[in-house]
Amino acid sequence: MDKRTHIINTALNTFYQKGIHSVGINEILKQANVAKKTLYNHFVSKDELICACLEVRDQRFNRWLSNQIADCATPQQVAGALFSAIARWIDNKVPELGDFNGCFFINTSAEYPEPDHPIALQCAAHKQAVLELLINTLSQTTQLQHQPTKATQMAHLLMTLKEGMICQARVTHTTNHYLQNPEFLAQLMDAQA
Amino acid sequence: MDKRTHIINTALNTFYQKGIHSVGINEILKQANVAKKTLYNHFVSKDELICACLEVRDQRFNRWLSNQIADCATPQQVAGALFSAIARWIDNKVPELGDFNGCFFINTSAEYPEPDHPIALQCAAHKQAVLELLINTLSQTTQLQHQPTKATQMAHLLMTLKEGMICQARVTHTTNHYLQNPEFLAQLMDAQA
DNA sequence: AAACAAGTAGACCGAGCTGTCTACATGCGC
DNA sequence: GCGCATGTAGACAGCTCGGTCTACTTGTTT
Repeated sequence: MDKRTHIINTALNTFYQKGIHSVGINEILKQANVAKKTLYNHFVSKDELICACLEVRDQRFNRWLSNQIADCATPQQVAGALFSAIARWIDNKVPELGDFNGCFFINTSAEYPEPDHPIALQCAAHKQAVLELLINTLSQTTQLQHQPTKATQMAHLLMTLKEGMICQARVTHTTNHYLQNPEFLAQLMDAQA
Repeated sequence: MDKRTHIINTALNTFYQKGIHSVGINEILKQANVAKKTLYNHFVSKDELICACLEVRDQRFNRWLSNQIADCATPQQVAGALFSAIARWIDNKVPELGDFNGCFFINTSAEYPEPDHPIALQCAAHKQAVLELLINTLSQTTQLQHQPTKATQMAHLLMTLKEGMICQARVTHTTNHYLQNPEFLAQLMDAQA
């Protein structure tokens, strides 16, 4: 396998589970069975490796989420698909996202408080991309295809709920089950539409 | 002033702004103008200092939030007071909580991924306390005082929205303004009641 | 005055970190 | 067969970290 990809996958996994600052380069080398020089042939620094991990995670997560909410005809269906997908992720039933440990981008951003740091910027960009995915998906439902303002408003609501759900699960190890109740969701969405 | 309190205040401020692992003991000593031995007379380790900071932050935050949503007669008012308070915090208009840098407990928890770590447990306990504050407050509104299930359900919704709002503000430096629109909130709450 | 608690200043230790460098092995194109 | 890119293994430098310890100062109690 491509060494570079192998290193990124190993690093992504370890960083996601243990955080960035807690994990040294040597630990990644050991887990990847790779020499230090090989790593530094592919990445000039730990920071660049982190950025590569964020990029891969971003692609992987967006592809997964995009599939989960595709082909939804109504906003209610989008919301239902979104929250049940997140719940499955929290419940460790989505192997491609790894053992749930919160949002990799929120976690990483918390370790890089300077807003202008490249890593922090990449985390913010991911969130923007997800929001746009939600807006686009909602805009393609029959109810909202000619109401871009409503679609944007609803996307923000879903986004905020999604972030909250993930953070709560990460910190308290609980899941907000109300967000998976179809009646609850119908009321929530009806109120907006 | 009490040295111990002074150290905690300085450490809390620095930890909140820059994260835990990024900040060394020496940096705190310098900012607090305190000798290393003094610090280690009051705290056996950095971890114990962190725990003390979490405790102070927990008290301070809960007292503040409790005041913000006290004396609300309806769930709508609770929601309105909650989100406008959070928005003010994000907007750096709440000096007692310091310059906004997300939720100290979520940030800190992200740096201690092991669920059984005392620090992680303390972060989780804080979230539980806030949830209970919301449940109690909602249970005292006229609409919900005899509907504990509804009150709990609504508290979970508000809690998830609050967490999401804070995380989004932390990562993307944007505020979900829809949550401050009274009509939006009324619809949201009506759907539940 | 003497004893003592509590503070300052900072050297120091052992450990861990990122990143460099040397020495050697392997496989592929020419 | 030879050159060269790419890999392994790991010592090493230079730094920072948490935490200990010594030496000295200050203020209070008895």
